[in-house]
Amino acid sequence: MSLDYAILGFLNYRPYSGYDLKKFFDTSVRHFWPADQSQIYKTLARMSEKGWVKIKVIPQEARPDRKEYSITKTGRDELRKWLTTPLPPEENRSADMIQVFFAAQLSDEEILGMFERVAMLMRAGLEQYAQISRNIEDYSEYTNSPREFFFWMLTLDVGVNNLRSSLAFIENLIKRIRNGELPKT
Amino acid sequence: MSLDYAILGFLNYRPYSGYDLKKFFDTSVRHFWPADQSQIYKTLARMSEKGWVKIKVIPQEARPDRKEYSITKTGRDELRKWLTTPLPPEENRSADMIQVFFAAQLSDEEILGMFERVAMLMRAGLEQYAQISRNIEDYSEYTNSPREFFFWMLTLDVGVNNLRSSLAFIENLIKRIRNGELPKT
DNA sequence: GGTTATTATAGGAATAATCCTATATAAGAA
DNA sequence: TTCTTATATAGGATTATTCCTATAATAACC
Repeated sequence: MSLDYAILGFLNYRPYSGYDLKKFFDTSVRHFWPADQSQIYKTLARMSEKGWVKIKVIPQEARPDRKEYSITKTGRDELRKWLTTPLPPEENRSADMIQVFFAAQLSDEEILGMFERVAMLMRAGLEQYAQISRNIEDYSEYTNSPREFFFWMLTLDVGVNNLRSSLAFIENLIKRIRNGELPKT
Repeated sequence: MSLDYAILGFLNYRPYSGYDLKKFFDTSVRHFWPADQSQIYKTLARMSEKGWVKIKVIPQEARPDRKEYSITKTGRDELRKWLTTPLPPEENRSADMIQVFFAAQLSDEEILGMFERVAMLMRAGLEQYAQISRNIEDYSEYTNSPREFFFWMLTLDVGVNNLRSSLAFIENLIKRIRNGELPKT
């Protein structure tokens, strides 16, 4: 399970609680690996059974007790092994593409509306990436080295690149349809 | 569930058996919605309970009996409704990106090897798309109209466009790393 | 003559991910 | 004063997908 290794990756920086990890996920890897809070806690429990992490309970008065997870030697080895293992090719799943595939039965207006809506969402997505870039200093505090920062930024660049190329494609498509390139029958 | 609607989409062309549908999935929508054989049979059974499809058993001597599924009025309405309903934004999941995010701890050689391997897979993917384009006449037989064919081709174009832009990105990245743009520490 | 492919079905188990709920306290906002 | 947010945990149910297995007959390949 990839989630295991994403968590190990963070714990390899320093020990964190499940709560910390959830926040990290939401601010850094969310755009390519969203994770549910309850999933993170379950995975931590499972990893502790496997001996990849160990738990230190830190009692707190005002707040519920905090369980801090730190990576073990075994965990570090597993992480390193996974990082250097080629992954099987990824399968895409896009319900949007199913709608496109069977769109012939819709009217030209419905089709254009659909594509314009998708283009709008993509523009909003790009705006979100731009927002992150503007506050990049806030994020750079979380990384330990320029090398780490390089890869963090790289995953953002991949996201921006993909979105941009998809948006260009769809904008061109809308033009082509307006130009009458979509067969009526 | 999107699979329901993909199946309805095919049944809206004409009645098919589960076996037929599996072959259709593998030759047409596989690149954006792979489906397991056993999943297709289960989904057909569920849709039949909901009244979206009806079953006609066609006895065969040499082969096991064939169950042909055809779309009902209800099914057609459901399909039409789904096709015109905006989908919630899709979440990407890419284990590859997790590897990239935590790649700082690998050596430059390991990192370059990883990216070159991915680039190679992408080139192979583009070659597969090219193969399909070369045999496009075989596929065009399956569609009922130029309008349907347009959307079929469109989903292929989307795939090619995405792959091309990702490949260009990664090739540029490899160049940048060779140029010494990856911080050593 | 034996193995593999094709046609045709479908159940069962395992894995993955999401969604909903519950507990508990304190600070701060409305 | 009540509602929301933040801190912190985790179980249970549901949904989605994949993997493995089983059955059954014929045709084609080696």
